[in-house]
Amino acid sequence: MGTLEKKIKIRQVRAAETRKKIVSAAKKLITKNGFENVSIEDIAKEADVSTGSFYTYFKKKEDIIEELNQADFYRLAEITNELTDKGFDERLKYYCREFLTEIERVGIEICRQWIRSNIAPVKIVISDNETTKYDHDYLAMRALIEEGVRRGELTDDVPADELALFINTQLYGLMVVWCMTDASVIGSDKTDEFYDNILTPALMPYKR
Amino acid sequence: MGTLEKKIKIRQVRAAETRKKIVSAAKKLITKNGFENVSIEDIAKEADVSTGSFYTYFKKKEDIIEELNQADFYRLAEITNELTDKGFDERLKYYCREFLTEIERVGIEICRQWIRSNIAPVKIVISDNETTKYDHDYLAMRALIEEGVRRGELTDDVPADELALFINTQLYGLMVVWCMTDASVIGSDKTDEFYDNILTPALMPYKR
DNA sequence: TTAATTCATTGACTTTCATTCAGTTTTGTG
DNA sequence: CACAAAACTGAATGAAAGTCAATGAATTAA
Repeated sequence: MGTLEKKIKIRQVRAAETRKKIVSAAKKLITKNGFENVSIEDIAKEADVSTGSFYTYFKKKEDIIEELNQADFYRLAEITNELTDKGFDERLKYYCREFLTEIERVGIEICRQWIRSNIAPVKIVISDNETTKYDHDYLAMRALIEEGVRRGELTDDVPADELALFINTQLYGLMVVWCMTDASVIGSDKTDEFYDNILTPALMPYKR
Repeated sequence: MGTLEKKIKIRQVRAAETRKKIVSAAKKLITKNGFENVSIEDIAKEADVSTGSFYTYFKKKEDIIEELNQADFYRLAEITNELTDKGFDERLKYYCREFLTEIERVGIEICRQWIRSNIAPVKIVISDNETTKYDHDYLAMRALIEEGVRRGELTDDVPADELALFINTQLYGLMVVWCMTDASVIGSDKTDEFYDNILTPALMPYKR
């Protein structure tokens, strides 16, 4: 019945609202001041809730970071593999571009904290599988390369292992250098430069 | 006079010994348990000094990290540029190999903490110049490439900017992926694989 | 409707830990 | 020796993460 459904929702809706208030307060403060310089109390005050309330929704302070970039950060690989009508080059370029666009969108402070949290092997859950983001990205990239071989776009002797490692470490490297320097190494222009000047020549020997 | 010199030294030597005791205690504990899981008190106890003594030698807890990999971490570029009798390929290979060997020698836990500390732009002093490690590495790599052009080993149209960025981000990326996964991506074998399968083809178009 | 139950919320409390500092000991100098 | 300077000590401080018993609003069962 309508009344029943509505009643059930009151608690859920309020809880969802509280959670959202906490997330946006955290995002606002962390983006502005950096993770280390924001206390739970700051977040709670900004969100107009108590510190204890924070812990209803997050087990540890760090956990808020997972929330803040959860969005598409882990869906990248899947999206790329869905581009079945496109060729290898296009899918690869799309992957690189999306990776870099995504971290830019997330913002440098949250990105920094993400690295800090993940620099020690941390298990995450992606579609019910326990894995690390890196392993996930690595396997996705391997799949992309192997698909290229299967379709006859790349030679059989392509070193898929090293190539997947190379492309992913390159992207992670750009992310880290960005965080370390604040320099503009991840814009759209930069992606294209990287793709055209470096990646294309590196792949040349393995093109059919 | 001998006595004077000796007396002056007692203090200096003792201070140096205390400092050393602190550094090795810190290294031992951090390598074993990770930076976050080691308190100043732990380090002080292990070194057999007081907590206050730690602060005679280090301003902040983090500062111990700088000490722990200070050794050759920042001298790499200079060393490479001194190999003037070698060709571009050899110097580049040497650079990559040394970079990865160095971080392996330093150890994964200290490496992790180094990234955590440096992920936000931090100024360090290298031969009286205030800079960041990354900028330093970047400029060194550019110099190496430009030297290659000057000697006629590389074509004039080599995109030195992107190439320097690419090689360094690759190395930083490997460091980060190593820390994230604990996987063996930085051994000597891996360096050679990376150099032969990826770097060599990528450079091909710019070879004379 | 009323009583029982669930659960988000609160904020004071506990704990841990980096950092400081007033006082003590050791070393150097005239 | 007497005084100064540096090294050292460990208890005290303060900040911040995380806990928990109590509260009361929402929900369910009777």
